Formats: sequence, structure tokens, C-alpha cells
Amino acid sequence: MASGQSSGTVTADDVAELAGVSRWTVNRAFKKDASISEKSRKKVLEAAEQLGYAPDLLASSLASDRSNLVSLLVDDFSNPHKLVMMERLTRILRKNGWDTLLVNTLNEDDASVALLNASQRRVDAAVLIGIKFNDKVLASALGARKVKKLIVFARYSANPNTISVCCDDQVAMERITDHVIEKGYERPAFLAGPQTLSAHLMRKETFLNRWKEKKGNLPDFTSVDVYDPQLAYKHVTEYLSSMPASERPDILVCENDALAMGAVDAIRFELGLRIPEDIAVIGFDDVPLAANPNYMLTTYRQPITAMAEGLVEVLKGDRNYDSLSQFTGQLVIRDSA
Amino acid sequence: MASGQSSGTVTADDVAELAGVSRWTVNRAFKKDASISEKSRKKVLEAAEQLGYAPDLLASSLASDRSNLVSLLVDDFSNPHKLVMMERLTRILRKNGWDTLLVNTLNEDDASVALLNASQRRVDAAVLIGIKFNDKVLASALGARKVKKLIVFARYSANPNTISVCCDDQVAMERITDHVIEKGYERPAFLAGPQTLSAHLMRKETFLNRWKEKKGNLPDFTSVDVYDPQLAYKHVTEYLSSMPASERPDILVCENDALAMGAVDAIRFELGLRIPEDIAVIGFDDVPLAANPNYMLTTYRQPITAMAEGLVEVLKGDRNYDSLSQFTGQLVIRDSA
DNA sequence: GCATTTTTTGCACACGTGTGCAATTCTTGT
DNA sequence: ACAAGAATTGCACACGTGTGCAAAAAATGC
Repeated sequence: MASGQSSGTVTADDVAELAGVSRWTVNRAFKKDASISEKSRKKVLEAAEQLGYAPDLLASSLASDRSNLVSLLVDDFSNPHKLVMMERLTRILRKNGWDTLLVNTLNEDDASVALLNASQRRVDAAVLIGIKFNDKVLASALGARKVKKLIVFARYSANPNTISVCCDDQVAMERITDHVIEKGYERPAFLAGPQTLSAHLMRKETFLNRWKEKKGNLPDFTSVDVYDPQLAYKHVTEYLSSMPASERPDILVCENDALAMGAVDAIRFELGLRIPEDIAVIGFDDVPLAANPNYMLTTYRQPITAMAEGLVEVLKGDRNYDSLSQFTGQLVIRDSA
Repeated sequence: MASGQSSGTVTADDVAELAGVSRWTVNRAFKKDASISEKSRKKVLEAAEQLGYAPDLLASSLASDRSNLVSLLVDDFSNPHKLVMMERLTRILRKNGWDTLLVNTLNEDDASVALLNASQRRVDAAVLIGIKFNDKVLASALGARKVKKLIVFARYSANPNTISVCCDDQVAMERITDHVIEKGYERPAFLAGPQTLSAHLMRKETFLNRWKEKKGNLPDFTSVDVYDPQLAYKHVTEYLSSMPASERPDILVCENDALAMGAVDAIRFELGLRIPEDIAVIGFDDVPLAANPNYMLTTYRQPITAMAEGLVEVLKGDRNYDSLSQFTGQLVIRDSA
């Protein structure tokens, strides 16, 4: 009964001894397409089962320089859409052999610390699904500290060292604009998020330009400092109260659902108006709550699953894709617009 | 200009050479309370800065058998409360030197795979904030595959091998019961989650018992199969429609906010009743949306931050705490009850 | 200035696996 | 039965750091 090793951990050597093969054969039995005979593999797996052996991923990562680890930097936990992304990303990454390191970068300087940490853990890539990161941080990440790949998910990034996996905002906003026009709205306004993000101006610009092109005039717009429903609520209340009723927009086109839902609440509870009869609202993302009877938000759904699978392709590939920003989503039409 | 190494990674040896000390002195410079002279530390840090060196956590973990890694198993991404927990846990863990591995265990068998994986990565602990894990999985985790510590967060677990960090459900539900009584409600019903979880019966039992003790009769109760607002919506609709209006409860006490919000929507949109005049609703968790004007949910807020810090204490401690389930939250009274 | 204590430094060995190549075994055709 | 080719196996070396102990250097007391 007494086996060789007394220490707590079972290593490949222990299994090798029991199976009567060399340590390297044991390793091969656990490797996907290694050259090993069916007979030895079976012997090894039985011995491993008996000892409760599983390869040590730490040692494996160290030796092979592949950690099968991705760090996911998130700086915005107030947007429930992030929860959807996390669910999808973790599931699909794991299905393809990657684990996910979740890093909270709520504080400004956390991002660089996180990227440093990511490199110390030798992650295969850092994926950003946040909003506050700026180009300076990204640049420094690829400078002294080397993160193998830097991927911006669900958002376009112009940074050349960065790979962005996102849907085509241009196509999306054109679809939205056309819907607004089809429905016969006449005085739209655009509700944007923080304007410091060069990356994210595209939705606003596309909407304004498309509208101008089709209808001749340039819609009004206003922007909230943070993608937070609570702040959007206040902001929209002030925005709409600051103008005579006759000049109010008949539809608010919002940069995302978080803003849109704040807007919906403000319109109902502060302005006392009906949606969509008095003011319509249209969002972007299709968060789960968009389908809630309180909102019934018309919105644009990004193909998160397909995008996550695209991300995996990028991880697998050796070359740096320069663009994976051509995903197309679909407009989900509900009651709000 | 040409330094010794041409390979991509900078190791402690490179820094040692440049600083004119041994590799071990370099290591000490990066270790918290290592015995090293201020002079050498400075020399080393300068050399490190110059070369862009940072200790390799993979190698460190392997050698020291401490990964500073915690895996967080989540099997319920439809409850926004999880987002709050993740934010708090990742932030506080990182502040104390731990990184978080986010593992999606939506599929039943993912949990054991995840725990195996956790042990392969030598995590210092596995933290469960899910709901579906059962005692069988937990037991197997501590059997063949050894995870150093198994912690159940924000939920009580009777499993002896498990450490649970949660608030005192007994105290909480008594507080809620007393509030319901104070407000003069007469015919409460309890809306519970999945009844397969031995761990979570406590809230329901406590409420029923406390009520019986004070008022003499035993309230009705019903349970939803999943903690999902959508399912709760359907379930509550059926539940309330199945009885004559005169026998309807005047308040629904819910096991958590996810259920409560489904209930609120059902009462309003399907039954056409007012809250709290016709039926009041009370939740548990205080998710961000509870404060939304559509809900204004009376609910019980768990002290997540304090609990996360308690979790850190458990991680730091060598001995296994047998209980850390005495946290006390507070009742947040809004309009719904 | 010397002996003693304290601080600082260096080192052999360990952690558990991957890689490329060479040695071995197995297969196949004649 | 034997040679040539294919499949399988074994091995030296590498990955970058932690640990405990012994040697060296510095600080202290008289």
C-alpha cells in the first residue's frame, strides 16, 4: 500500500514509476496530439487515475512559455452588459483551453499595474472590456512590460499595437438611423457617453452624419460623463427640462443601454412623459434588462458569442490581426422606439 | 550598450549582473520584509528599472507553492448582484495581493472541472459565489484533487470541509419579519428559490418560524426553480392567478432581489396591481437596481466589503476558520414594503 | 582593538514540466 | 528472415525563482 512518495503532491514521476514508463511518456499521455501508443496511454491514464495525478499547469507554463491564461481588465461594473460579456468570454475561452484572470481596474492607475501583473503571470493576452483606458496606458503596456497581445473587446481602438474585436459601429448606427427615419421621427437627439474617448465618438458621428445626409439638418446631442444609469437619469432630466416642451426631441438615440435606461426612467419619472408616444428611446447592447416590461427597449444587439469566438481565433493565430471589427449585429425592435 | 542576454525575458540574473550582486539579493529586493541593506536594495531597484525587470510570478509560485491566486466560481450570471460581488472581491483581493481567476460554471459538470483546474493552477483557494454547487461536488473537490481552501461566499454551507463567509441569515430574516409585522401586514407569503439547496432553506425557515412564533399562523410559500427574474415573473403570475383575490397575500417576502424584481413586474404588469398598496414586496441583497424608481425595493443589504475583507483574513490565516458567518447587514427601507 | 553579536550575502538544491534529438521498438514488404 | 521505414520512447537541458543554512561583512560593547 505504501507508495513511493510521501509528499503531498503527485508528480509525473510518481505516475511513471507506477505505470512502468518514463516521465516523458506520462507527459505525452496528457498532451493532445502527442506521439504515443494507445497501450501506454491507457497504462498511464490508469496509473494517473489511481494516484489522482493531474499535470501542474504552473510548471507547464513556466517551461513552455504558454500560460493558457488571459487577463480580462474591467473598469466598469455598473453596466450589466459587462456581466453578459464576462459570462460569454469566460465560457468560450475555457472551452478553448484558456482561463480568465479577472482584474478590476476601477481606479485610474490600476490599469498599468494590472498590465504589469499580467506580464508577470505571462498571460497570453490582455483583454480590455472597459471604457476608461486611454492610449497612454496601452502604449506603456507594450513598452517596457511586454504583454504578448493586447486586445480591446467590443470597442474600436485606433491604437496600432492593439487588436480590436468589435462590431462595425458604422453599419450598426446606419441601421439605427434608418429605423429612426422609417418610424417617422423628426427631431432626434443623441445621448453620448464620455467624450474623452476618441475611440467611441464613432457612434455619435455616424448617427449625426447619416441623419444630415438623409434629412438635411444636424441633430442635437449631449453627453454624460460616465456610463452610469444614475448619472444619465440626472443628466437627461436637466437636459430635457432646460428647453421648452415644443423644442424637445421626439427620440433619444443613446450610445448604450445603460444610458438609455437612465433616460427612460428620467423621461417617465421626472418629466412625466410617455415612451414612446412623447419621447422615444433607442439603446445599444441589448442587455437582459432591455427586455424587461418596464423598458421594452429597442436596441442593437452585438453578436457577443461570435465576437468571443473571433477573440479565440486571434489568440490561436500567431500573426497579429490588424482588424476584426467587421462583426454585424441586429436591431432588436421593442416598444420604446 | 550590448547587455549579456539576447533572449526576450529579463531575469533576476541579468539584474544581478548589472547591479553587481548575486541573484538572491535581487530577489530579496523585491520581497516584502527580506533582510537586505538599503544600499543594495536601491542598487538593485535601479538596475531592475533600467532593464525593465519584474519577478516572474509563475516561477515564484512554482518554487514557493504559493500562487497568490484565487479562483472564483460563478454559476449564475443572470443575477446582477454577482456583478457587485465580483467588483468587491476582485478589488479587495488584489489590494491584498491576490489575483482572481474567474471561472464560469454554468454547466453542471463545470464545477468539478473547474475545481480540478484550480488545483492544477495551485490556487490558494477556490471561492464559490454560485448557487448550483452541491455537497457532492464540494466533497470530491477536497478528495482526490486538493484545493487548499474551499470557501463559500455570501451563502451558508453546512459542509464541514468548507469555510463559509456570509451574513447571519437568522438575524437578517428576523429583522425582515419584524419589519413586516411592524408595518401591519397580515397575510405574507414567502417566495423561495430552488429548494434543492439544503444550504439555503434557512431564510425561508427562519421567516416562517419567526412569523408563527409572533402571529400564530404559518404563512404560505412557493418556490421558483432558478434565481432568475424572468422565471420568477412567470411563477408569481401563476401563483397569484391561481387564487381568489381575497386570499392573495398582502406581502411577498422574497429570498433575494432577483426574485423580488420578477415578482414586482408580475404584480404590476400581469396582475395589474399596485405596489405596495395591493401587494407589497421585500427582497434581499440590495442590488443596484433595487434603488431604481421602477422598483424602490425594500431589501436587506449584506456588508459585502466587510465580508470580502473577512475572506482575506481567512486566506491569510493558516488555520481553518470553522465559521465566519456572523456578519450583520441592514434593512434598507424603500417604497415596496 | 578585539571579541561578540547582528545583519547581510551567497549558494546548493528543489519546484514539475516542455523541447528537440537520438535511441529503441514496431511495422511492412519481399 | 531481413532491411528499410515508421512509430514510439528516453534523455539532457532548460524555464526562473524560493528555502534554509553557512560564510562574510558590519555593528556593538568593553
